[in-house]
Amino acid sequence: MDTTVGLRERKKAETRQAVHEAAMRLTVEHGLDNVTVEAIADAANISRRTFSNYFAGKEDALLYGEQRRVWSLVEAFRERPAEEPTWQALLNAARGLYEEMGEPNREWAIQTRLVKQHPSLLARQMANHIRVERELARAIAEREGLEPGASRPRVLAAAFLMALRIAANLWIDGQSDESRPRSLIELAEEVLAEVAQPFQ
Amino acid sequence: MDTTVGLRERKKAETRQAVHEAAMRLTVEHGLDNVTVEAIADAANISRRTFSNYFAGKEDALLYGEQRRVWSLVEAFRERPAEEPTWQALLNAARGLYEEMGEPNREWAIQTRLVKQHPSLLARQMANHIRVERELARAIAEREGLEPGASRPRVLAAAFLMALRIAANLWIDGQSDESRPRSLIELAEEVLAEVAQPFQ
DNA sequence: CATAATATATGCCCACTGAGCAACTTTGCT
DNA sequence: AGCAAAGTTGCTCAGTGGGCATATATTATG
Repeated sequence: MDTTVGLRERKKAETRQAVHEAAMRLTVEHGLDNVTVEAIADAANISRRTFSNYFAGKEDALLYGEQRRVWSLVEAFRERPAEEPTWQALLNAARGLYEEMGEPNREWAIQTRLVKQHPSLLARQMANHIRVERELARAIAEREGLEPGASRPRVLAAAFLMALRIAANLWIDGQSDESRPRSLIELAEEVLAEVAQPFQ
Repeated sequence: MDTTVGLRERKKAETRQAVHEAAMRLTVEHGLDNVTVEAIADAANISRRTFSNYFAGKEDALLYGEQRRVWSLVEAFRERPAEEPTWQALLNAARGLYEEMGEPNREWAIQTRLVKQHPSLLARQMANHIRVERELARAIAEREGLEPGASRPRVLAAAFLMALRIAANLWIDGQSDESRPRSLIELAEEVLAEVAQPFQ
């Protein structure tokens, strides 16, 4: 009764996670192009056919972590108190999530780097990004009581996610060649502030 | 001697265009999922194998028009006089291009609508988008004499393209259900102005 | 102009992929 | 326990991208 998630759900989540991890490991090891769906399925102890039931392709399996992260951001935003101005709520959602997760771990960094390099990953990631953007725009529209067709929610959503994306890129770029790389949150705050300022 | 482009180049361009048009026609007619690469190749009088020499997949063939449009925007920006402030130069590049091309034609509209609907198209388009964004950021960095790692060029480039993307979406949405749809340039100016303002 | 050098088109091939279908297994509910 | 629902798997097939070799077209050179 009380079990919010039954065994079924839990197992599915586990499998999904296992497939994701297998994909990560194999990709880091051999490069995405040299990893077949079959190999990932094997490593996760499921059949190739079942892989398809979980992910539409190896890219999706790889990006599963990233995707969860971004969606949780939308969720966090939805839970911000209604009194906060929208932009502040967005900022605070990001800050809250950062506090929870801390500076990016290995997997986070590896994923981001992989995505920057491999075109097919980049494509899938951006497609996800857009879906999240739409959802975030919807959330903003609801919070501000605007019609879903209005431009403001779309602009805010896009600008916010854009800033985070740029911060992540700056962070990755800084990781490799700088002597003292800056923290992700520091970069994010900077870019977010830059975005919120008028252009000229 | 004077031929800036030889016969070879010209033929290639023609073929590319023909393939693109075939892809558009067949997709509008049957839907992307019911069109094979082979069918497109046939319609364009080339072999399936040759198709691969021109495009990485049917999506790319379909988005060829869009891609040219966006790249020409970067080019237009590069040609703006150096005295203009960067953001102004971006605005003027967009305005110039709009004057050249006028209100979107059928193909433009159809493409945009297709992309909004079909996930795989959306993915490819966004991947292109990112490549353009990088290039635009580079152009901005050059113009302003900033290091390529700076955040400002990336923010400007992303914000600008983001605004155009949102405007295009608003335009498409408006086409279908509004009584008096607004012009693309009008929407673009509005969104660009909104982006350039401080958020709260 | 002839011929060499180079770029392009094509055919053949193969490994990989996504997905429909049907059997089979596991889980959830009563 | 027993039945319904959901999940897994193997089989199969059309579609795809790309390597390789060959034929053909274009361009450069003597």
